Amino acid sequence: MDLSTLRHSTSHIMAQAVKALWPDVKLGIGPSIEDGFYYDFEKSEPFEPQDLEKIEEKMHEIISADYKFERSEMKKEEAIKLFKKTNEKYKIELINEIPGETVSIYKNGKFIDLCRGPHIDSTGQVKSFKLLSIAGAYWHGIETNPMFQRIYGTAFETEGDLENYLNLMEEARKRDHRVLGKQLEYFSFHEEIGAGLVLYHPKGAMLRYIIEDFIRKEHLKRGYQLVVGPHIMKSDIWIKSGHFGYYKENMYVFKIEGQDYAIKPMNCPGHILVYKSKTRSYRDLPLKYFELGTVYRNEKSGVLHGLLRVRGFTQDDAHIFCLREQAEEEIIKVIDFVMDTLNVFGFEDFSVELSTRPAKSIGNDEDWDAAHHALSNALKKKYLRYSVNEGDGAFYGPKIDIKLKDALKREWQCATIQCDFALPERFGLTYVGEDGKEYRPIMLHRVILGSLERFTGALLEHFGGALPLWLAPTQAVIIPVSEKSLSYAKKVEKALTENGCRTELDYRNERLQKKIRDHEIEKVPYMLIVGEKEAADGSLSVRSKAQGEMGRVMMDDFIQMVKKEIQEKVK
RNA sequence: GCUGGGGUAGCUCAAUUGGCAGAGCAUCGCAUUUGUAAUGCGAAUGUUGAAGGUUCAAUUCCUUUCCCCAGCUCCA
Repeated sequence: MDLSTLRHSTSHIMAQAVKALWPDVKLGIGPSIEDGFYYDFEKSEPFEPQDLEKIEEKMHEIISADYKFERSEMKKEEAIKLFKKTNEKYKIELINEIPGETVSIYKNGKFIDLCRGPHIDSTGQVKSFKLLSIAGAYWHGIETNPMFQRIYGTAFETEGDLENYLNLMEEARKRDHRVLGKQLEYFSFHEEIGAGLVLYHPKGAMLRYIIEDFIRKEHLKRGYQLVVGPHIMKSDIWIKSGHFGYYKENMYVFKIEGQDYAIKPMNCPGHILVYKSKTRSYRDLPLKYFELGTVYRNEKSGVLHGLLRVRGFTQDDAHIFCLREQAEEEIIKVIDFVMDTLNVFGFEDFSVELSTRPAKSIGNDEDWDAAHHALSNALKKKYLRYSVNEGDGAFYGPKIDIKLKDALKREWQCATIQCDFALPERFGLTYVGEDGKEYRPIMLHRVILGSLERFTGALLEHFGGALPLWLAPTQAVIIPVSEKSLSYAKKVEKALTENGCRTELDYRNERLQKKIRDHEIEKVPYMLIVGEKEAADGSLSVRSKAQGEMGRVMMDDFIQMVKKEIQEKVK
């Protein structure tokens, strides 16, 4: 049996149950989705969580009655009459949107629904389902439309499959970066600081430092130059860049001595002014400016989500100023940079999207076309499969988004490459060509990791908190067997720290088993147990997160082993 | 921002129809000196997110506000 058909049919059964319990409810749509289904209802009184049980009970009755799903086709006018009788105004709206003369109707028991199908034969074929949650959803997904109440559920062929799915969801919740972040003391959020503003704790700050250090060096290797700009800039520059016209709702603005300022939501203007600070030759291009730029954006409160969507974040941002002819090649280099980086961090699965010109945008059509072609050609040359996201580009240019998938197949947009003809025009950027005449360069805006916040969140989820050695804030915990071995443990700590290994000493007066358990939960890569035996010959008993007990190893050998393991990862 | 659900000790959660706010973990103290996933005993811990209101009495009811969660809309 096809799961999506089963789920879609289950959504009809749910709608049938809802109509039986609350006859005044108006039906929206009820499709199957990945992992389940939903149905949208317009109802004056909101559903309460307990209502889900009532609906489930009614659904069981419908399933027991084993109603047939009967399909019929009819002329649109006929269908409209039918739904007028039942007062389903949204169904009539839908019929009018469907092309062609006829529509199909499905009937199970007394319940009638506009539906393309297909469906299962009868309601009795549904063996296991569960209603999961209630949420609001705009009709047709448009913010200004009335809000419906959506009930989410899922269905499987067997109880066992359903149980597996629910267990998987439970596992996913455990590796939620927000849970791990708190449990492993990486970061926190505070009411008194404000929504969407991150406080990094020592472990989170160390992880961030490691990522920053890595990505900065990678940029230098690839010919980028470091620049640094301020966090606030006068509004004038944002008016000039167009941000005030297209992005103002997302910006924090304020006054200093009567002058208008804004906290930067993007880093481009600073980089543009560095470019503009002197006359540029075609020989200088491409020029690549890189900045770990901290930006603040006034994201709507409802969209904030742990580290994955925040109001203050740091981008690994760079702007490449180049000739038009260089654009494609530079885009390819950036794509390679992204792929190499994702590979180092252990992400193997990603998807690529190309976003085109949005309704609100600056620049002329030819330039947008040229930018689009540069991006799509680069993708084709890299043999990357991509989908097109119409109208989803930045206001100054089209873009490639690379969304990476975590271990649970959830997608996070991190890297993006934007091709921009408009800002160089607005700021009057030029370079002197071979013939001594002035020309307009183009600009590529790009991030590799996206933001350190989002990337860190994705990393934590991807590894379920068990970071690989080179990223782990604490690489090894030294555990003395008893206080008798504390002085040797301190010697080990000193030696490892001096050799660049990030260590912690667990000096608590607890039993060995307890300490091992605690650090197992902390997911530390190595535990080094030291007792009288180890102290006698300068060794360590190594317990690895990945391999379990590794036996006695001489201290120097362990140091070499760790260095080698890190080198192999980060070449 | 919108719809709905929440906020109780550092963390995870209890607390009948409004009637003295509790437990486990963590913390601290004492004992124990431990060899690969939880040693025992004891102690301390709260403006119940905040402000206002109703009431003899509010964690519980009402209003406002902040923050969190799910989804929608929007994004790195």
